[in-house]
Amino acid sequence: MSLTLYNSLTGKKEPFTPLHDNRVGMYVCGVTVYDRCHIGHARSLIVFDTLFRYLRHKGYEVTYVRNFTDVDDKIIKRANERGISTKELSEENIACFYEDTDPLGILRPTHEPRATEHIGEIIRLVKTLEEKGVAYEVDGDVYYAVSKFPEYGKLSKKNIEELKSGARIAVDERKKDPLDFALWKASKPGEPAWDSPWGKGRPGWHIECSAMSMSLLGETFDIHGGGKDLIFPHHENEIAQSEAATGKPFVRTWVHNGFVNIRSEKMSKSLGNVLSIQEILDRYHPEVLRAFLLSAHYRSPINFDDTYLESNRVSVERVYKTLQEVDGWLSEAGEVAGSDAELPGEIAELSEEVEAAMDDDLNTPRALGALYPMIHKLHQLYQAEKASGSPNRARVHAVREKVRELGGLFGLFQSEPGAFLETQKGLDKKRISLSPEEIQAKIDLRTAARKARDFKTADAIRDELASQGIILEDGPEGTTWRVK
RNA sequence: GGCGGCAUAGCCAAGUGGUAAGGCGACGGUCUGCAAAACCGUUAUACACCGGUUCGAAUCCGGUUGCCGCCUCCA
Repeated sequence: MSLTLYNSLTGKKEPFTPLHDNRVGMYVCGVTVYDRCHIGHARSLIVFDTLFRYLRHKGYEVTYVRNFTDVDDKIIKRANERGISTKELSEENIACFYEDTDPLGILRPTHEPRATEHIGEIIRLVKTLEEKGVAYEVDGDVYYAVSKFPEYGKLSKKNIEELKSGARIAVDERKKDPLDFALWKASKPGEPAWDSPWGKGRPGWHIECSAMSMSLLGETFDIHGGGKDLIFPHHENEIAQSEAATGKPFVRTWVHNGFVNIRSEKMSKSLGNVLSIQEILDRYHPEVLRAFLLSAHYRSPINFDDTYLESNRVSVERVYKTLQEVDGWLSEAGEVAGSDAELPGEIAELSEEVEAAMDDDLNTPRALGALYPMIHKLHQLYQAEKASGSPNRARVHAVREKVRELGGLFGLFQSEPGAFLETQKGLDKKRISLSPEEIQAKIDLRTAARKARDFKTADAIRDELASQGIILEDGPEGTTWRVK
């Protein structure tokens, strides 16, 4: 079986074949570090993290590059507002980036270049474009002449003439054409600046990705990804810059992820509904967020709503409850030898379905639709073996390991079950007003009442706690509680 | 206005020519003093609407309606 990916450039799903035998070069547009990460960033990060994981699972040797844009208008503006340097601001936000995203289980890319560390390559690339006659300088600014690149619009399927007539941007008089875009900007006083053939200046918006991707991955590489919104103009411009400079195809497969909407509305600063990763992680274990974001196909829009997160929480929690039970039983017998026991037929089929789904343009909802039932089957198998006179632990162990392996494709089910459940429980407890001591006192009262067979009192206490979102569970070893 | 996408059960979401995956919820059962949890089972004669192609369509074609995205910084 082989991987098929939807290529935004051709508009079709295509079998994926690397340019150089089994080595894959992948570049994904990262974040501009002027603010904290929101759930939209999380989606893109998780989608491409999943692609990275899957490519490696398929046996490819992947060079994954994800940049940090650490110099641009927004950063300069924000730094000025706060009275700090752009360097300080970006360092601070890069630290925040890891703080927000490390818990999500995002694997570190092979390279994480920053624009300011590649100014030399950027200048060389702009220089090349100027020498080839597709760029021109005006007062220390350098612009790309879009009319010199006949294929402009091939990614976004836009028509240059229509773009010109529909241009909504205030036309900069210095540009020869409204569509031309800045490769290099002359610095104003107080702005970060580097020496260049055109005087002191800084890179334009799009050039850094062309320069860094080509210097780390070569003039033509396999996969370039990012959010759908980057198709135009960012990626269109990257193609124009790169291909005009090298005369070679820039990227073979363009992969774009869809947006996250918030309660059916577009997430935007103006609507004030930007949802940070932190806000979600305050309430849910990161794996719940991962499960939610992978529950829709990466190219479709996904709608955020508390009920969807809650639904995924229940699913993931159930998986871990099963795993905890199974792991506990397996460990009773000490070390179980190997995991090479043959998988039951149903499990093997589901396992193949997971892979087939992932091969089909990373269809994570379909893949998860096979993984969840597999855990269900694991539980059934465990119960059957446990009840049998001569339990076959190796068989259960093999299935359990399969769940771990396949979960790893999504960054799910990799935690120690007890740790997951404790973490989620800890977050839940922050949402209620009663202290654990107060709850325990009520439970003790109720236990006494139950012993006296005064069920009326016992039920009243249970109802009272339930009204505050606390659910009691009477088990063989006493009563425990959880937050609804 | 241009380009593109979407419309599947109470909700989320796969399926893209062969007769509707999976998850959440709900309901029934086992268990329980009763619950909860867990487990077992049930839960779309049907895929926005109207035509057409076909032996056969949720799936292809045409049209209608509704929603959304991009065209401007944005994951």
